[in-house]
Amino acid sequence: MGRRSDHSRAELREIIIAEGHRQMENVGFAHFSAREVAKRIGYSIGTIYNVFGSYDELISAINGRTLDLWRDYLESRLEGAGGDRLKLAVDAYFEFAVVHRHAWAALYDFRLPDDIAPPEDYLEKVTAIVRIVTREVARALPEARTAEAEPLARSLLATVHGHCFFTLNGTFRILGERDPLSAALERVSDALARRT
Amino acid sequence: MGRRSDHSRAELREIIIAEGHRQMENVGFAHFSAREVAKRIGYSIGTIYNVFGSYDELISAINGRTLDLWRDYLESRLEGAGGDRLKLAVDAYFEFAVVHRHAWAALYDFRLPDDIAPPEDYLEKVTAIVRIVTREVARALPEARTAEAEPLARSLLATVHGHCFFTLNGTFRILGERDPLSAALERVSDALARRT
DNA sequence: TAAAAATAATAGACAGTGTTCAATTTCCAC
DNA sequence: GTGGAAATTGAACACTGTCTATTATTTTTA
Repeated sequence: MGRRSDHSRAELREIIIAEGHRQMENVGFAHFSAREVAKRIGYSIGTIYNVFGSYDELISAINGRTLDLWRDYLESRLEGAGGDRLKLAVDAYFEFAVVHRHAWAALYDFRLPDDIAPPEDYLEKVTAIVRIVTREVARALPEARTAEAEPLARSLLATVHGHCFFTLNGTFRILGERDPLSAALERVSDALARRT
Repeated sequence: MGRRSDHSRAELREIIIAEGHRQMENVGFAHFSAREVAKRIGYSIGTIYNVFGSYDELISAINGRTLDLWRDYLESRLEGAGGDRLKLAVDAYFEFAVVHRHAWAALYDFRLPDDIAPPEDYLEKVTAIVRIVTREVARALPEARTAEAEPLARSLLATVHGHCFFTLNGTFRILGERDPLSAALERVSDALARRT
């Protein structure tokens, strides 16, 4: 068969990412298959390679979708909220990871070869999430410490990530940790309470 | 061919783990191949399955080896050290991860199916490392807070892990973080300085 | 010592995977 | 209509993990 032209390249790209993301949510990175995605949307494997060029770019696009959803979820949970917004952000971080555990894990299971840089728009999606956290950290910090917001946001992101990761990968279960979220929140408040 | 009897099962197991670990260090989890390991030690793929039963158990054994080395490295760096031993432990944590980056990453890249528990001796190896950290946290804590040592050690492990992970997976490079180790150490000292 | 049992090791078959690419069909503009 | 551009295919390739019947060697037993 040849050109069906049911879809423009852009439309098809969207269809593949949508189905790819669905697959990633269902089976996880280890069992993800580009062939399976092709089969499900009624295209052949060759088409996926025509559109994305490589497996790595396909995964990057799917992970990019996950980042978009994550950012949107963070923003929606924070929208118009008062009180302890930073706690809310940490809650939302955990919630998203738990609900979309496979897709979330794929963000970290997948690594590009060392000599290949991530796509530009992927970087932008990562920094978009970090900007949200930085904004909230700046809000929570006394004015005298506003300058710390950026590095502190990065560090707290890593801190919360560590707790979230150990929750989902089973490490905390092995160690008998019952309330990882509270532990993460304690580390956050420790950093905010820091006397400089 | 049949029985060559060059090695007992136990010896062969050791040979496979050693070569497997070497491969893991070199190519990383994504490109690891049980067949390649078999080829390198001059055995056929079937033998590996006879010895380990499955791919998952092979990887668990290799990761177990990594945990052993990690524990030994931690202990050797701490042995007889005075001063800020907790800082030393965090340094050693990072150092090991950086030097053995592929093998270290494999500890987290690999996850057993949800319904299958890790081998008993793997759990013991994990807890052995946590015991070391717990001991050092207890030492660093004022006596009145000794009871906190266990949960705090878990939380600080997650904290340091997050920083280490973001360092090695490139997230911190994207975000412009230049000194992740110092950031991790700050979070640790924040937690120790906590007023309860 | 001869037969039986246990152990060690093999290699091929199977069903998957990512990747490539020449061939094919369809659409659109002229 | 016709030519060229765009879209799509599917077979071929070199891998992967997994399973299992078969074979060769040792060790044990009788």
